[in-house]
Amino acid sequence: MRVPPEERSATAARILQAADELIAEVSYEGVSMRDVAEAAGVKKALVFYYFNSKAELFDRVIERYYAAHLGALSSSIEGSGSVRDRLHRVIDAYLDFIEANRRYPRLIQQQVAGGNVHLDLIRRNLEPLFEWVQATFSEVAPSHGPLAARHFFVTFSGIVINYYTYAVVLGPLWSEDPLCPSALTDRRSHVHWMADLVLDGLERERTEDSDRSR
Amino acid sequence: MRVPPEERSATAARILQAADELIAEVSYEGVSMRDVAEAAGVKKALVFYYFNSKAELFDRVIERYYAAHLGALSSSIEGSGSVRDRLHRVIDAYLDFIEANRRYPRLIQQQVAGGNVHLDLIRRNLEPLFEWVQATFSEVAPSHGPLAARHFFVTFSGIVINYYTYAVVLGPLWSEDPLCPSALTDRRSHVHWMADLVLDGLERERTEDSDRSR
DNA sequence: GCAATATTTGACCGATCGGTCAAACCGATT
DNA sequence: AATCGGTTTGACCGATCGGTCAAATATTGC
Repeated sequence: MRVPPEERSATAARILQAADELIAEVSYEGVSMRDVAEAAGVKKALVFYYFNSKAELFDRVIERYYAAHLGALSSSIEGSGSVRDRLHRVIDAYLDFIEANRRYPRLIQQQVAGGNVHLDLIRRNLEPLFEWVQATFSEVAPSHGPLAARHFFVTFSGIVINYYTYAVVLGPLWSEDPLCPSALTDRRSHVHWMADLVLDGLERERTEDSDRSR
Repeated sequence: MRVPPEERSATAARILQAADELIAEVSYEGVSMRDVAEAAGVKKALVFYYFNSKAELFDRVIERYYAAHLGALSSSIEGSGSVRDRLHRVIDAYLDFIEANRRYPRLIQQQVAGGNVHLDLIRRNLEPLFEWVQATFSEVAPSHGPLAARHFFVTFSGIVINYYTYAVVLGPLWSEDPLCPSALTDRRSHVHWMADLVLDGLERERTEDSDRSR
């Protein structure tokens, strides 16, 4: 396996980080290689020396995030326990990862909503989490209809990730900085509250169903 | 009040629609005026004849969406009734609007996650809905903490809008096209189920609180 | 010390970008 | 037929885009 440029050279790492910040701040098309070079305190040609093209640099940025994302979630995904325990654990892991990688929500939303150039890369990233939700919720949710597992995947993805992207826009309207520590713990509690609510609701659906079939 | 170009000329309307489709498909920076002209079957200079600059054309695209969005929601927002009725009504109006404007979710997610060039435009668009949620939930939710109204604004925004953006990415992984009519009615039921769940949950929180204080 | 190797730079390339403008074109009006 | 206002076009502009390359500069191994 070949070693990526940012692990060989500290300069390459600085370039990658500059690209990371700029892309998350604007967008892939909105950032030029000159911007990246300038932000990294380096001449443009050097960027091409380490990363051969703009697409390659960009790929390294999101591939690194995706790998980190999967790594952060894998341990919490593989664990055992009740559905409730497992769900809370994955939510915590997801929130931990986002708070340690503040630019991730913007990046992934750009990917999903923007030009579908790297569509299968995003899909490969979301697939394990999707499969996990599918498998986990199959124990407590019907296999099809409005309460099927895949709806809860989208629902919880939205609940978790949208807070961070909307925070930038809506922050000024709020009484408090949405990204300050106390607000973030509030948000975390909110998501967990929603999770318990859904699991309780699904349980109620099941008992009502069995009552009705009796 | 001045008449916008697309209401004076059918050609201008075609150009605007082409810009609409391309921007939603890719992104503002990712689309050139030549692309727009070609998609509209027109020479580039004509685009500048009707819309004086790329920024102006782009502004017309999103302004039109925002106006339509507010128009579609205003009647459901202004109505009266129980909190539950009002919430279900606004959700239905939001979903109706999205299904009539399929490119809207991608556009708004691009705006929120992308370069914050038009940040206050987005804010003006989201503000009325945010204020409405704030006012409506104040009757049933605590004024601060994890169950404050603003958390439910973000939560429901995410639940409603994320489905459509994720659908494009995750569709191939699903057993069914996420945007086919039956899947959309399932999703609508899912959102309404979540709404009832939240309102019931908040009611339970309130009675537990008053029990505890007794 | 020198030579080989890796890093960094400035100058340059063709293509494309957003934008301008004068001229051609068009259907009415007289 | 002449003309006139709105429409459409082709040619062109300077700036910037992603990308290349040879030369200059550090760094390493001997």
